[in-house]
Amino acid sequence: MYPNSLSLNSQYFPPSYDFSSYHHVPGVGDPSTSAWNSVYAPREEYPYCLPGSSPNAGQVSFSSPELSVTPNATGGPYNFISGQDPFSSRRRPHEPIRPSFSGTKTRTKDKYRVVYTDQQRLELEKEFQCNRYITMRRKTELSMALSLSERQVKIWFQNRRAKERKINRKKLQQSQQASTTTPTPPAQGGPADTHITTSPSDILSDTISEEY
DNA sequence: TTGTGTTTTACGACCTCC
DNA sequence: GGAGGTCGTAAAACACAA
Repeated sequence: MYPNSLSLNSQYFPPSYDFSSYHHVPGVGDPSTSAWNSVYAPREEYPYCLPGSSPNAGQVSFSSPELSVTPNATGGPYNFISGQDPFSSRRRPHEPIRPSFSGTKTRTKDKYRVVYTDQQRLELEKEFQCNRYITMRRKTELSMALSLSERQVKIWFQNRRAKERKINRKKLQQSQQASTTTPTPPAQGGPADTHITTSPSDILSDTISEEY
């Protein structure tokens, strides 16, 4: 059950969703012993993002000034809730979502969807730059730090990967069009998604910088 | 202000893996 | 069977030109 209102003004109010109808959220097992890990473990885990460690802002150098988050003064990797909104230059801070929804417009919940706070999205994005596939442990940590459910974190990563694939497809189409219209193929780069970029700077140049 | 296109959450269907 | 994966899509939220 979605809350009728979210207090997002001064402090993010954890959406106390009722996910009872959702998939069962498994207990946090040991990823190292899970068979799951052999299949769906992060395939692109950056070596400088220590497994299980929280990548702080200093580890990921965001090229976009809007995502250049100064490491939080408290040192805690996710003590950011009360921090300055780095997205505020692009979007106005999300006001409390209007509870003016009609119960008939939703699929299964009172509210069709919520808008994540900029801080939530920022931290999710940071984690995504570290790992395209989030581990169970990191998912648990993030969900607690961001006051999201593990399911929400999982879905966010799924959507984020889909977004990246979409961007890469678009780039590939553009590069192919350029190669057909111009006699000489572009000397630099080539198709953008012939491989999945693994460098945060590459990814940032691919995604972040063009979005934020 | 409004119409329209894009982005963002969230889900269902279906798949693979154990 | 249950976990999470992709893919496609719905609808809210948002951006922006006219």
